[in-house]
Amino acid sequence: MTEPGRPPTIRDVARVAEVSVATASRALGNYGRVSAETRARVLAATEQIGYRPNSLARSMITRRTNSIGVVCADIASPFFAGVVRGITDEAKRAGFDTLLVNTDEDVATEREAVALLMDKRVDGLIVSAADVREVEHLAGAQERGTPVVLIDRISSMLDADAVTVDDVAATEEAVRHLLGLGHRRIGVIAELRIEREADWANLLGPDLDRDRGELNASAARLLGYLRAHRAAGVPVDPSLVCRTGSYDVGGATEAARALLTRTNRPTALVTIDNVMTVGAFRAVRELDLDLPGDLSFVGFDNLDWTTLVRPALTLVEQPMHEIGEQAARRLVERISGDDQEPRRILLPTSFLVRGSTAAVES
Amino acid sequence: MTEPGRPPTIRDVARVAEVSVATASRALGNYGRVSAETRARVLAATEQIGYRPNSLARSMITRRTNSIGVVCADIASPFFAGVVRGITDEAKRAGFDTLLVNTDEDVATEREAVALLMDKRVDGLIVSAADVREVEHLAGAQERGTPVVLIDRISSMLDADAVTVDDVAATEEAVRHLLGLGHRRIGVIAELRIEREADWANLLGPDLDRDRGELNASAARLLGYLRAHRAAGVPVDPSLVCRTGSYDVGGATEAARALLTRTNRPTALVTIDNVMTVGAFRAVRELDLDLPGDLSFVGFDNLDWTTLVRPALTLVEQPMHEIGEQAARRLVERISGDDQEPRRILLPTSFLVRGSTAAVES
DNA sequence: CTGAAAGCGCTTACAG
DNA sequence: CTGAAAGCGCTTACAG
Repeated sequence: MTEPGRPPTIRDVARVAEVSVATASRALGNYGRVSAETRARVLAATEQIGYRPNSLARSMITRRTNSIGVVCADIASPFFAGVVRGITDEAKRAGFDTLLVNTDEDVATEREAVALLMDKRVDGLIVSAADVREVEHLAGAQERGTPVVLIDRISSMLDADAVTVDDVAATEEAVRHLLGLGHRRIGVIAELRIEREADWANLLGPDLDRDRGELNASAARLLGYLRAHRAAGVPVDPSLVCRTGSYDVGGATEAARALLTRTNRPTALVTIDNVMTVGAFRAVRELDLDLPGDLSFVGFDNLDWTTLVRPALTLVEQPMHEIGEQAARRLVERISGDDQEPRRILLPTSFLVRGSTAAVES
Repeated sequence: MTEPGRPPTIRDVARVAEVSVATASRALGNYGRVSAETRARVLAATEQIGYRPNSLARSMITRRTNSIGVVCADIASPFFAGVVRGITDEAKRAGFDTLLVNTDEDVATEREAVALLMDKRVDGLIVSAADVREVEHLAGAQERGTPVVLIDRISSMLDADAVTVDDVAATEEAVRHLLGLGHRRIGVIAELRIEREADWANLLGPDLDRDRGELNASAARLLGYLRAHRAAGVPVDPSLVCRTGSYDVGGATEAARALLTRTNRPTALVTIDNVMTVGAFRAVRELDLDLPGDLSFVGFDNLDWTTLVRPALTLVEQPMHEIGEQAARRLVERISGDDQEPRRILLPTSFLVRGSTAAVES
């Protein structure tokens, strides 16, 4: 149809339809009054020359790009992969596309990523904050008019919507299950990133009823562990609460190995996310422990493989896809002008009892 | 620093630095001649008012957005999640960011996605084509000057770079291993999407030496299976070559179940991607078959869980991250003006012998 | 080395 | 209902 090297512009449409550029624009954008007949001519011309609006030019004026930025720790992790799928599904439905960035939990990287996304003029941001205390760059984005929705973590230092699961309830239920089976020594493998030593000490302290707002997912899940013990009147042995040396499978394996080879080892083990689950399970394999005979085991995240091992793993399931959908939905509402109080959306987890947990042998 | 609701523009920089907008632009873009002193003033002004260029405006003129579009089947699948991570890593390194779209292997969705990405003026496209025969939209993108790099699949109908593993060699090696162990009845669970019946028949036909160009990954892997048999002088029983009813775990489970419960069942089973592996392995579990006693099993893709089951799975490993990196690297080269002949980059797979395969019992 | 001016491709008050 | 004109925030020949 059109030979000129460059794609047709709205001027070409106007010329072919024999109207002004302004009218062509209105006809295409269903904006202002345009007669039906004129609109038809413009549409025909558009069709004829294969015109597609240059979204860059449009965005310059409308100050809307119809794209959102997603800042996550690592798209290769099954959790974020699932969440991001939910985000893109919902975003697409609402007419947005998605810019993706990984941070590997590094705040400096995150800061840079946010700056870049702002430069690209994304209409909103969904982020799993690397550090729930270092969020000025996110506050900055909000001030510039770019809404932010947090996922997986909540920050008390940021006035933003957040979509997470009910982390406290999740592990509380898991541990209650184990306590109900008679377990009294329950180990837990958690990740390192509780930012300050003081918070760590504090977490194990007396104040179990505090709001979870200031806690990252990992700490909140630990809190559930503690509350379940208190509710059952069972004292917690702090030495059973393990922090991994690094946030990866290897770190979790080491921590679990140490825990499971000590004297007076726990009769049950709980993990707090899918990376820890893989790591801890690896230690179980290495030590050739029998589940649930030697040890009861509770995993996190309902991934395919957890039903392929024998016995199948009892675990906490997070609705990954839905976390993403809800986050995207909330963000789109914000972009559309919603300015109610920020909401914390706590999605429920499911506790799936399978074969890896059993009553303690007496 | 700046109070006006809107972010500062280059005009603000120019005013503060007491130069013209043109000079400010040149100083910031290291374009043309600017005196050191002037540049310093401009940089200082930029710093002072917190100026960040509006990339939209810049892109309008330069016709470069520094972003690439990634069109994959499903980011929630471990394979694509790994590949996309590789893409984003390499893209970021080169100064590009990444727009992500899922197609669920639907060509119509893919077409729309490509159109949208073109509207956003991405500088290039990386795509796992849903149908290697329906690629006019990709050819269209190329004609408009937007380079395309294929991943995971090669299309003989498109003159584009492609990054895949050596699919033929991958399964050829796996099957040779099994043949070497004395297996003579080797089942294979492949996916459905071989577009035409004729191709299917043809695949099992005599022409094993044809170029793999016209084949999707699935078919190419089947070809390796066939060639290994021929090389060993072992006839292929076509009834051992199974197509799943649908491309998902359930379909694979059904197919494997049927294969493993028939009379004269195979003594070994090979799968051709990670979805098929999960599905087939599920059938193995259901039937409570002993590996490798009752059956030798070869999986695909080296995911964490494959060493957590007992026995650990012998499998074909794909360098997922590297596939992504190479694709992004190639694309960036194209964007930078490289116009050599399209290259097909075949990355090697690794065959990892673990516990799920053993010599056939005689 | 620097500035005035045109222009990228649109949208949107403002008149008519 | 329609058009002429301004302008979004930049870059880039073109003069000087």
